[in-house]
Amino acid sequence: MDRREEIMLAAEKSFSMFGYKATTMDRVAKIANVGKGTIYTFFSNKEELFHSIVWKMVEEMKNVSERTAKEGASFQENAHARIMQLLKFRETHQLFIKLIEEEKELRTPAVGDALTSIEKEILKFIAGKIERGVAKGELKPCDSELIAFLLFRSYLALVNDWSKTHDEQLTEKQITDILNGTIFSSLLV
Amino acid sequence: MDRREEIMLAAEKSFSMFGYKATTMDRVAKIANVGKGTIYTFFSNKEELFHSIVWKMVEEMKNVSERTAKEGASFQENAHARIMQLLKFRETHQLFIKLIEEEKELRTPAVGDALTSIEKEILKFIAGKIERGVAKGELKPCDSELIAFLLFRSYLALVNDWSKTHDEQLTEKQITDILNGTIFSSLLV
DNA sequence: AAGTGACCGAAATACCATTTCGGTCTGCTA
DNA sequence: TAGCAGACCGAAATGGTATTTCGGTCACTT
Repeated sequence: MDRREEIMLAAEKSFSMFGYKATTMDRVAKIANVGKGTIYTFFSNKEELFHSIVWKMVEEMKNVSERTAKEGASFQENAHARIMQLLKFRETHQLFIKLIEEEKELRTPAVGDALTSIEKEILKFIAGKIERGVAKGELKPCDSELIAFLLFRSYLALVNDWSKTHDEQLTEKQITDILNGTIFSSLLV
Repeated sequence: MDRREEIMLAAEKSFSMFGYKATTMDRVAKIANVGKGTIYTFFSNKEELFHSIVWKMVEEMKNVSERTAKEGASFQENAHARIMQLLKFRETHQLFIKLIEEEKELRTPAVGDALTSIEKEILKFIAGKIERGVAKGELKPCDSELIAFLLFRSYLALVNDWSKTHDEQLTEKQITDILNGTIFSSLLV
């Protein structure tokens, strides 16, 4: 395998296991079986390497989300499935988990920036779906960016935050019921 | 003025200016013109004193919010006015500002607990209004706690969080438009 | 030409001496 | 003698500094 790929794999492994701060360039080099200087042939610094890994993860996340959509299903059904998949990825994928944890405990700036740009990318992804829905005549014209924001934040609140102050998680039915009645119903043509 | 009141005023002043961690019992005693031991005659410890002050603030916040509601106005209008008032209080009231800041930077556990219980109280307040709306036949029956949660979180996201990733704040019109079309419209009879 | 790892200095960490502060308690004052 | 004050205590926080860590470079090897 080519050296760049080796380094990417090693970095992904290390960032996933130890987070940003605790992965050292020495460690990445060691895992990749490569001299430390070699890393700097392909990546100009630690942050750029990190960005490459994060970007790769975001692409994978979007692909996974995309794959959950079904051909004949309604807009809400697919939107719901896609967003739930995004949230599931978020709390399942090792690297993502580690980054959220590091942001909470360590406040590493590079990690904060990464999470911000990930959310931005997710919102762009959702907004794109909404625009396509509008173009296909399934949805009323609307401010796709604003709706994407409200929708994603609502999901985040209902799926992740509710259970922080209540004993049991909301069921998927409760979530679909409340959102179909509110945000989705206002979108549909 | 009685000594308990003096102490409360001194504590409120100090917590507002310096936050929880940086207000010392010595300082409170000094401001109140009272010996430190005297504080312990009225409050069993620093946390209890803090709770008293926070509780007083929450009561005031609810009162202020209550006062913005108009007699003849529709449910949405009053709900909107009340919640906007809550959010305004949140970013206007010295003590509240200080607590949010301290939670973000210092992570003082007592402050985190206080903010959690404040939010809980706000949600109870909103849920109560929804229940009254249902009882008066203005709103459809619904899970008031869940709706209160979604509504308040939506406001928080639109008013406070949107501007963190975008250049300009949302206008009040944009906010009412989007929420009247979604959450509120599903509530109304 | 491509790759390596010893090396550099800024920044983080660990360590410990010193200070701070919540809470107690004895003695003072009215 | 009841209510109040502030000196006092020890656990915890803080500050200063000796030491280590780590991102990035570069002279050397293959």
